[in-house]
Amino acid sequence: MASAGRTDLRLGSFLPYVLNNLAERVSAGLSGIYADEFELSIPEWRVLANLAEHGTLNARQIVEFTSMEKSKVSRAVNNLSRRGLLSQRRAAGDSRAKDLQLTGEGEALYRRIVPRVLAWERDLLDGLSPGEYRDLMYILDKLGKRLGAGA
Amino acid sequence: MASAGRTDLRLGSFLPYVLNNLAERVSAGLSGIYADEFELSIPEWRVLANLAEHGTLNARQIVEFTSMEKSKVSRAVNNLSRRGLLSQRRAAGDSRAKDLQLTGEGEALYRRIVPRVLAWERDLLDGLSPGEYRDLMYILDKLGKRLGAGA
DNA sequence: TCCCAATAGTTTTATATGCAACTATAATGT
DNA sequence: ACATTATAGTTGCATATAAAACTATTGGGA
Repeated sequence: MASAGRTDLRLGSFLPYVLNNLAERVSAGLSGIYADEFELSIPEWRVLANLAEHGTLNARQIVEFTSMEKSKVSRAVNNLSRRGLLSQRRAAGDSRAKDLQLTGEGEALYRRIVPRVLAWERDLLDGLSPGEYRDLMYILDKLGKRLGAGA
Repeated sequence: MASAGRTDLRLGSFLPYVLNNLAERVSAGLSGIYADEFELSIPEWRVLANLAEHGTLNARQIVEFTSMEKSKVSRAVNNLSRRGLLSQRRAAGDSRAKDLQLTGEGEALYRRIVPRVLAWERDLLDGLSPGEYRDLMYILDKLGKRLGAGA
């Protein structure tokens, strides 16, 4: 295994540290788009994007997809709802749950944002070869699965 | 380039999304160690670890190393200081700055934490081959450098 | 049927955070 | 030397957040 036998901590090669630094900087860069230009917070953007991708979802499902706190999701949903970007209605089979769905306006907003964030990602990924990109996604996925399992 | 020509957004293969999800889950897992067992917040742990690794630093340098807000660093430093884990004194050449340094107690705490977080990392990395680990770190580093450069 | 535990989602509360304003000191230009 | 600008670090404030308590509904047993 990769770091077997290491007994001292070097932050520069400590995966959690490297990962977090990078993720925070990526988030900061991206949120320049949807915060400044479209007035969406990060949680709001995530809810929007998940609804756009998966169609109708309830809050619990969004929690699963995003690993965000359920209170965070609840507030993001209400903000989007107040702005008319999504609609809520009691779920058919379970009246505790609410089916959430983007409105036409919500979808329109989403479609305006997508090309912007894809362009931003493209810029970032321009430095990687196709093989590196593939490896990266594969390995991140592997780590994600391992985290799901362990603990 | 890797994602050239993509025109729709799939969150599962959108790097910022994947990266953030993973980083958050890694952070949550790790902070179970230094929060619950050692009563350190994430910012406090980062300051502690950077001082342990680099020796004497001032707050500005910690900001550079961690990309945290300077107010966040300032508060973390004061918390650690109040607990006697680090000492501060006006910097020799510049009396605006303070030289920060771990106390014996701070170093002792650090040495108790390190094996725990390394074991946690080892657990996570057990799923990767040495080659995959190397590739991952190399690619993350490459992305980090690219972020530094391009806006 | 009647409890009792589980679940969906909201709200409360205490704390953490980011940003801007601020103090103090240092550096620069004229 | 003096005014201007930049920098180190702290603090005030408004907002965001996590965690726990709470409401409402559902799903099982006995």
